[in-house]
Amino acid sequence: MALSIHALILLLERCLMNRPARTRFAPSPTGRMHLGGARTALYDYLLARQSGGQFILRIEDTDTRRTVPGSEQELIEGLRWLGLEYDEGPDVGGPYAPYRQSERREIYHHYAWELVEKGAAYPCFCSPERLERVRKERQAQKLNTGYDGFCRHLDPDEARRRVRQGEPHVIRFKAPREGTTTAVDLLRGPITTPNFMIDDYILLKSDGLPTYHLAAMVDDHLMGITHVIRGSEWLSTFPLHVLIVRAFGWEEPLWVHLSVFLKPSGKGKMSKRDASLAMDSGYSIYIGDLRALGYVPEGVLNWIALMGWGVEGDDVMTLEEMVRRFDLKHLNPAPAAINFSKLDHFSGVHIRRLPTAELARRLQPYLPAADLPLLERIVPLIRERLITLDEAPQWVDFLFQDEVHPQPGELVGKNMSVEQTKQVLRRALEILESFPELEAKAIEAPLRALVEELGLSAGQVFGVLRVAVTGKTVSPPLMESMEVLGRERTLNRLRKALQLLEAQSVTEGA
RNA sequence: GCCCCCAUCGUCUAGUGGCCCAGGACGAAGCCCUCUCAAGGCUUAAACAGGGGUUCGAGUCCCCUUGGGGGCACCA
Repeated sequence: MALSIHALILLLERCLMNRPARTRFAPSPTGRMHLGGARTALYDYLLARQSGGQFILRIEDTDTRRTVPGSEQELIEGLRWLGLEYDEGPDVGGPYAPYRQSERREIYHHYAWELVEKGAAYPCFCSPERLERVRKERQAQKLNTGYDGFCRHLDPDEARRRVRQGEPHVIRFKAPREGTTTAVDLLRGPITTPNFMIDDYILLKSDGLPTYHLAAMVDDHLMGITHVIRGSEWLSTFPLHVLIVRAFGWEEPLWVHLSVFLKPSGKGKMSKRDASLAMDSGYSIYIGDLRALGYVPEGVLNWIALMGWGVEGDDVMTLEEMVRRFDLKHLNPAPAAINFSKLDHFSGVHIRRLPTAELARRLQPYLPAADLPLLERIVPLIRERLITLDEAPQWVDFLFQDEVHPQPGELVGKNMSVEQTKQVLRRALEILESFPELEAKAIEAPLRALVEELGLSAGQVFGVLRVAVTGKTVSPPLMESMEVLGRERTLNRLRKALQLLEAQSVTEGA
């Protein structure tokens, strides 16, 4: 082979890679927006932005039976939440509107017949029943289950007459029977298929709507799409699509087929069952759920970006950094297993990177009892402890409760007697009462002196106070927690804890 | 069954014939820091699926095997 794959790709690049890319995310509104779709959309977005081109949302709703109401809205909300702003789309319009395929019927009809005129397609009158019968027969004979070509050689004028008379029909692509077709995928290089393997696929259904094969090729051409990024499930019909584009005499876009996502075990693709299994462990493959679970979009984006895209160096990136660094050549054609613990990692990293005011703003829905200024005081206490935003309440709920209810057993520190514990509380009370307000920096030194004084460890003393003030053994840093809680409530809780222990000893004594 | 695609630590990956006794990240283990939990720092274990070629030299190129994935609709 004189031309290596790399040389070939380099050649393609020279033609297409340096000019502004027009990309499209073209989902069908048949279900929920998931990881796979989001990643495709992300790569589309990245390519468009880094080349100064456009990113388009196109709804492929040509299957009226499978269309699920509301899923287009979920798609749009998902893209917005992720920050993947599109330049053209059904709700924002654009120079190539409409962007919903169900509203472009006439266009497909026109192009289907253009292919018929050119002799590259033909009307087919076979009933679904006959098709089914033929398929079964061929299956029994272990032949390929493709269309048998019954209507392929009908007299064109005769066929046209039958169509005019209103006979139900579809339009099929007249795939060549001889020779081979070579289609070039950017990640895999040339893929050559013998043409007899390519079926006479249906382009226009009997309901007048196109199949994907026609609709996507027509729209990609009409809308000036330069790079088609789609799932690898299209690899098997890839030669067909190339053939269709060539039959029209159009310029081919650059093709990129992305691998599928596998279940976390790496064994098999995600199924509905696996999806609900993920839910049970607090994760999800659906964008809407991830948002509800409190993940930040930056984390989700970073996570999905790196499933199939390898970077050298720092792999923590914002959307802007990804735009700068994205490179189609570094995409991996191999299937990737979903790794939710990595999602946790990226979510935590991006939460920590958010400016205080921004984190406070995002936390607001989760802590409705707090206003923004309070939230900004809370953020430093919990920032590096959050994996998801919805974990915030469990860290700082003690700030919003009238009183806490420590377990007496937890109040008494490790290797400490009840008497020692009471002593800690009594002395801490004395010390803190002398402060007009509890400032973390100011109260730390005296409390540490108390540790010395009582001959206990810091862990023991602060542990007692922690449980008394927050009601639990795990909390944000003690001094800071007291500061935000405020002097009065802190002192009250210490007194309450003391009373609790005294009541206990009375009971025990009696 | 037929066709197509893919193959580096458990997982995501770097690697485009010598820079690799294979680098990073997540996870795991250990240590440090430390008022708990985190965060942070340091360290460790952990991979080129197998077999043939090509080449002075192969994780990198070719072939086979194996394994995984996708597809075989008037769905996308």
